[in-house]
Amino acid sequence: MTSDSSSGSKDFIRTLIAQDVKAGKHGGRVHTRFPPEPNGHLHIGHAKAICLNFTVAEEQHGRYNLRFDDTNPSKEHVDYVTSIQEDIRWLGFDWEDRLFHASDYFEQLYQFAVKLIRDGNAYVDSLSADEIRANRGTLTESGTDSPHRIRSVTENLDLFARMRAGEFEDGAHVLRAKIDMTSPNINLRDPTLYRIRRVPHYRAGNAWNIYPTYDFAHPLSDSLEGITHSLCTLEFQDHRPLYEWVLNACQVDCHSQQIEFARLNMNYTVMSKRKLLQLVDEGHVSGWDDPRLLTLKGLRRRGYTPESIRTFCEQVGVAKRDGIIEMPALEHAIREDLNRRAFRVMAVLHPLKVIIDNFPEGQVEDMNAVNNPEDAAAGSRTVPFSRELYIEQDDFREDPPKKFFRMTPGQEVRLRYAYIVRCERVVKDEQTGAILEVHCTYDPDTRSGGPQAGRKVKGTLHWVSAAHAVSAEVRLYESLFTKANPAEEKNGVDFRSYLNPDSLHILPNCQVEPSLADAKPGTPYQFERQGYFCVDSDTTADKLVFNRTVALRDSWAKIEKKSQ
RNA sequence: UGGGGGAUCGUCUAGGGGCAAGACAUUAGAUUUUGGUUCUAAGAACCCAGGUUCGAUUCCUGGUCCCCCAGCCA
Repeated sequence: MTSDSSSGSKDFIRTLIAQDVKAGKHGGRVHTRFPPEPNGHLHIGHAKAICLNFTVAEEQHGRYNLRFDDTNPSKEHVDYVTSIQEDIRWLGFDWEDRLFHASDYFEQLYQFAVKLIRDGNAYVDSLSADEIRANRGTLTESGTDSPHRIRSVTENLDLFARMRAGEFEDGAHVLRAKIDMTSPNINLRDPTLYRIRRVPHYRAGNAWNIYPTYDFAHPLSDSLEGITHSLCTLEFQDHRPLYEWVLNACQVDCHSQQIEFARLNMNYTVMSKRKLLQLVDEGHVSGWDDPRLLTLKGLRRRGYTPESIRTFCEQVGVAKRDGIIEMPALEHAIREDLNRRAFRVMAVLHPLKVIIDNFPEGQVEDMNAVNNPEDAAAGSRTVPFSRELYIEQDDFREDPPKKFFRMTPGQEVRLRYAYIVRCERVVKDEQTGAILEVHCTYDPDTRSGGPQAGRKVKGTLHWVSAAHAVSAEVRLYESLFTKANPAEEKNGVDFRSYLNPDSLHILPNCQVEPSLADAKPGTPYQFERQGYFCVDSDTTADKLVFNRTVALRDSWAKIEKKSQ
C-alpha cells in the first residue's frame, strides 16, 4: 500500500494536503469533491478519482461532496445522475447530505458574471464560433482582439441580460473573459464563460437560455462549497491559471486550490466515455454493465467487489506521470479479496462422464466439504457422491504429457472430499474416437477421513454426481481487445478493429453441485481449481447463470505452455 | 522551435548528495486432499551528455523522448 500511512510514504497530493493542514490553511480544514458530468456511466478510472478525493478527506477528518457538473444540458441526463450515485454508494462512500449540482448555482454564477462585466473583466462577443476560432491564433501565433472587446459595460450588461432572457438564437453571442489574446496559454485568450443554449436542462427545466462553461462554473462551484483542494486530472493543468483568474476576478471568499494527477489507464481496454458509448451503441457489448467492460456496473456484474476495487485504487497510487496499469494488477486485487470470502464449491464446466464400476448402483454417500479453508467460521456442507459422476474433460488424458498428475489410465487420483480412484478403461465413439466415458474403480478405504485417506496421490480432481448435478450456464470472459493499447489508432486503424472475437465464451451445459441450486444473483463462489464466479443477474428460477470473475492462477497451464 | 507537464525494475509506485524500497508480473523451491492459498528465495530500474562534489540517480547546465492544449465539451 503505497499511500498507507503505515508505509510512511505518501503520494504528492496527500503530502501537500498534510502540509496545508499543518500550516493551518483554510483553518486546517480539508474538503474535497468528486465532480462528474452526468453524461455517462462511471468506470474504474472514476473509481480512482473517487477513492482519492474521498479517502484523502477522510484521512484528514474532512468532508467530501458529490457534485454533478451539469453545465451542458445538451449532453446530460437524469438517468446518469441516478446511476452515478448508485455506483458511488456501491463503492462504499457516503456523501451524507452533501449532494450538489452546478445547476444549483446558476443564479449565483450569473451574478458573478455580471460582476465581471461591471468590473470590465468580461464582454459579450457577437462573433460566430468560426470567427472566434480564427481570431484565437495558433499554438505559435498569438490571437487578435475581437472587435466587440471594447463594448461598453452598459451594452455588455444589456446584451447579457437579453441573452439570458432568450432573445437571441444559439450562437448569436457569447460571454467572454477579458484576459489576454496574446497569452501563450490558449486558455487565457479570452475564454468563453457563457453560451446561449435554448434547450431545457434536465434539472433546471426552461429557466435558462444561457449556460456557464466548465472553466467558469467549476472554480466558482468549488468556492461556493468551500472546497479546499480541487483534485482533477492532468489535462486541466493548463486551465489552472484560468481557474485562478476566475476566483481572483470574482473576489471570492474561499479560494480552492486545483491539484492535478494522472488519470488511470489500463491495458487491453478502453476508458473514454465516447469509446465506451460506441461499444454499447454498436452492440459490441451487451450494455453498460457488460462484464467485459471496466465500468463500475460491468465490474460489479463480473463479480468484482467494492473492496477489491478500492484496494486496487490504493495500490496503483497517485502521481503525475501517465502510465498504463496491467490487468493482472486488478485481477490480483479481486483474487485476494475473494480468496478470503468466497465459498468453495465444485462445478464441472466441460463434463466428462465417469463411472465407478465397483461402486454400488443406487448408493449415495454424503461427503463433507469445507466451505472455505481460509475461514473456519464458514463451516462445511454435504455433497452427494454416487456411481456416476462428471469430471472436467481437461482432467483426463488417455495419453498424458509429462507431469500430468490428473486422471489417466492406471494412475490413481483423488476425488476431492471423496475417494481415491483409478481409471481402468475408456469408452469411445466408434466413429469419431471421442471419449464418451471413463470407467474407474475406487478404493473404499480411501474415503475422505477414512483409514487410507492420507495416501499420497499426485492429483485431486473436482467432480459432481451426475444424478444430483444441477445444469448451469457459465460465461467465460477474456480481454475485450487483442491489443494492449487499442486507443492508439495508428495508421488510421480504428480501435474497434482490435476487438477480441473470443472475449466471451458461453458454456450452456455445465454441471454444478446441488448446493448451488438456489444461489442468489451477485453471490461470489470459488469453483474449486478453476476460478471465482458469481451468479449473474440473468439467473431465473429454472436457469442458473454464472460469470467467471477471474480464473485461479494456473501453474499447470504454464507448465503445459512451456513444454510446447 | 508557443505554453504546460512528465521521464526510477517488464508494469505501477517510493526514496533522495553516501547499500535505490514496495506492489503486480516473472523464475526457482517448500507446504498443500484446490497444479489454489501461504511461505522462502532469485533475477529485474534511476532517459542522455557535460558540470559541481571525496561521492550525483538526487544539485546545476544542455539535450533527447513522451503526454496535454487552438470546444460556444468536461
